[in-house]
Amino acid sequence: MAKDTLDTRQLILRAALKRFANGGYAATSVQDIVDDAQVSKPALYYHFKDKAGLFQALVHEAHDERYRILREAAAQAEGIRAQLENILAGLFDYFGKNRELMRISFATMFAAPGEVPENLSYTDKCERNFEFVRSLIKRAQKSGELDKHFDCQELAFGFYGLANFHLVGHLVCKDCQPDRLTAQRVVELFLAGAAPKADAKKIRVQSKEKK
Amino acid sequence: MAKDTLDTRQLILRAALKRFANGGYAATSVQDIVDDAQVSKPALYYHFKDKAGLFQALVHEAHDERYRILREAAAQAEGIRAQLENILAGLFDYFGKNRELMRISFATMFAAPGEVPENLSYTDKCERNFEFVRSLIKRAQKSGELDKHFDCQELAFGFYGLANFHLVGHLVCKDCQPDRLTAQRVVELFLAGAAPKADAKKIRVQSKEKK
DNA sequence: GCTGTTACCTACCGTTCGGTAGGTTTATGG
DNA sequence: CCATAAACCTACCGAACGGTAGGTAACAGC
Repeated sequence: MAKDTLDTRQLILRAALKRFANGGYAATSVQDIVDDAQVSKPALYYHFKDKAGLFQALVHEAHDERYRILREAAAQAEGIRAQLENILAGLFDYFGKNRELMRISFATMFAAPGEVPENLSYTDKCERNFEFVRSLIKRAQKSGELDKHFDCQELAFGFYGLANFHLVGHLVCKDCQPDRLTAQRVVELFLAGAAPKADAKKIRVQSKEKK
Repeated sequence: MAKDTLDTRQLILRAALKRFANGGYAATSVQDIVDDAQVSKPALYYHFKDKAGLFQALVHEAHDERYRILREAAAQAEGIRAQLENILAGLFDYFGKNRELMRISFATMFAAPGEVPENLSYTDKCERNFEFVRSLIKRAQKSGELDKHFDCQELAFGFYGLANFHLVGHLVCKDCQPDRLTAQRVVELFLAGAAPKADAKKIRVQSKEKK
């Protein structure tokens, strides 16, 4: 009994995931989902309150999974560089394997208010995830691993922006799958900056324009 | 006659903009739009092929406007730092004033395939805009203003990611409006990197962990 | 003054939507 | 052997959807 229940529920979730990810919330009909899952519509409404509730279940799962990856990746490394690399590599890897779930996560973050069901609470989970990265960066600033001249909010924004853009970018074009090497280079850019390095050759074009 | 035509068409476009931006494509009905615009449904279908055509008109406008800003901001400044700052400041400013149009632009870029009407071509315009930034960066690399150790694609990704994340972030929370100062600091982070500067104080925590 | 075109209008079409009422099967506990 | 409840099923609802058929008012050209 419990096994069958789980199966049906899981079947619905998997079908809904695929549909929502590929078609968005509004454009996906409940009929589509139950057809894919090969269950009846009342079966869906038995397991979930309504269409919005089904969607919410997926969104929560996506954000929680992402949080888990952040924490795990950070815990398995020492030093901010290795941590950021690990986080990026972990996200890249998970994105490759769970493209659809991640697409839902992003879609809800960036979507218009009405695109997604009302009363869908996800901002708290977004903030929690962002806050975790911010705390990492703040700690690294205290230990001297990161520049204290920047606000830790700015740095967190910077890294999160870099990370998310890469994730979205490679969500769109599915051929180019980013790997650990990509993660390393992204972190390198984040840490070292785009300007030419002073230790390589002293160039002072920049400072003239600044002031 | 021509005046009335323009008025009606413009009324529809403005109403559609507001609706699509706040509710997304699928969740917005043609009826909503014509109600807002205070025109009849056939009036809409007289001026536009269908719902998708109306949407496409808005998307194209958004991307083209963004392209215009990119070019103008780059032309009015010398040196990559000033150019990037100008671009960011220009985008920030335009986002504040044309929140809805920009929201549509972003929504289509990140949306699921089915969320947006089929046969909607926007990738070429996205690429054109990105390509412009890339060309700027490539030129700056040649002139020695940017580090040649990074691929220009990587740098363009980095800057575009930083920029877009800030834009999206401030699209979500409308209280915090980024200004030119924000633009300067973002560019500073992009150029200088997050790692502590050698000229300030020699710290060698990083290099120990790197290898 | 008739015709053609533009720029709409009212009224309605067929379809699909999210959701449900009410009956049926299956497992379990007494 | 029967009662209860879980886990569905078929069949259908009213509402809303995108889109259109067919009529009309206003003006231009001949």
